[in-house]
Amino acid sequence: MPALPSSLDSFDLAILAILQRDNTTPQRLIGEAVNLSAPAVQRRIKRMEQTGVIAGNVAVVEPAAVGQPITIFVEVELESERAELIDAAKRQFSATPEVQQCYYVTGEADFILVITVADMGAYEALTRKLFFDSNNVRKFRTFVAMDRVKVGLTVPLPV
Amino acid sequence: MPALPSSLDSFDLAILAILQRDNTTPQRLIGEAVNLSAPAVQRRIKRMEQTGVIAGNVAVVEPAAVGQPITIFVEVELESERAELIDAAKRQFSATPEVQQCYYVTGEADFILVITVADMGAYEALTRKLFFDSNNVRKFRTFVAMDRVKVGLTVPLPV
DNA sequence: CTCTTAAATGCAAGTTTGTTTCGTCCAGGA
DNA sequence: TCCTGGACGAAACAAACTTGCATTTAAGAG
Repeated sequence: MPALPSSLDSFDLAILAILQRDNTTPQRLIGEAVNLSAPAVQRRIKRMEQTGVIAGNVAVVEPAAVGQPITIFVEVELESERAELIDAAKRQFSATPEVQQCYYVTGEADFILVITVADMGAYEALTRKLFFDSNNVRKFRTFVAMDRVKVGLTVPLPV
Repeated sequence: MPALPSSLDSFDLAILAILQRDNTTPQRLIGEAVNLSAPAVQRRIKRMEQTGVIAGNVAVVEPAAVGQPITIFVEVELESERAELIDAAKRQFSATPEVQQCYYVTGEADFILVITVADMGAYEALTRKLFFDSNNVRKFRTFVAMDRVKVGLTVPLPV
């Protein structure tokens, strides 16, 4: 449960900008970049982690390097949009490791999935499990990524 | 330029699994988890960073906490698919901070974008800049995320 | 205008973590 | 068998993180 309203000043934003690029940057260097001492930087980072501004610290793995070179987008349209069935779908997608990202959306689809697989065979098997075996998926549209032009979770920061 | 063929053994994969969840985990703890000494863990991490298996180390920022609560998907269809125009589009999308992710895809669209903005007004302005002012966008379809059900860059790792 | 208070800072000490060195242990090839 | 390359662990070393404390800053009350 994120604490949203928190007041982030320009120091916090400058720190976030650095950590979003490389969270292994030493606090000493961050301090030099934003004109604060290392302890001050550390206290601000800790506070942002505790309040949920920083949701996590992760290594980004190159999918192709671990044998999962295929990225696929899927628009999923459900038969019924009963809340209970929506939630069931959310739970199933969340629990599926190949589903890297899942969004519940407005518009001509109900869900958009980002899927990572080793090959099209694996995707075919996954569609069977996620879509055909479900009796609540009306249809789905597949887009295979030819180029991961820009990938990341970087959030644009105000001024 | 990622070096793909590299041979990752089960130690490497176990280390990656941990770092994908939390890259602040001390090497000592990682070592205990995978039955290796801290220096061994450190050498493997360094090697994977150098070979591109680990593409980066980043803090994940909660968009709502920094005033960017709206996530939007856009399917973009171009007028012309001349290579030169495709590349121009890739460059423009890459250079736009609000475009968090951009994929060049097969299927009924040419690009899929993941966009992060503060409000719909900002999105409207962005569409003007990216789509209407371009004379190579035939049409685009917008999906507004109501729920970021699952978000991340976690890659499923082989056994 | 001064005083008080709460919050944030910098410095310095202490602790943990990351890094290097070095000797040892396999495994493969001559 | 001998040699060589690669990876390992233990220990020493260096760097980074963390904490305690006195000081500064800013805002509000008197």
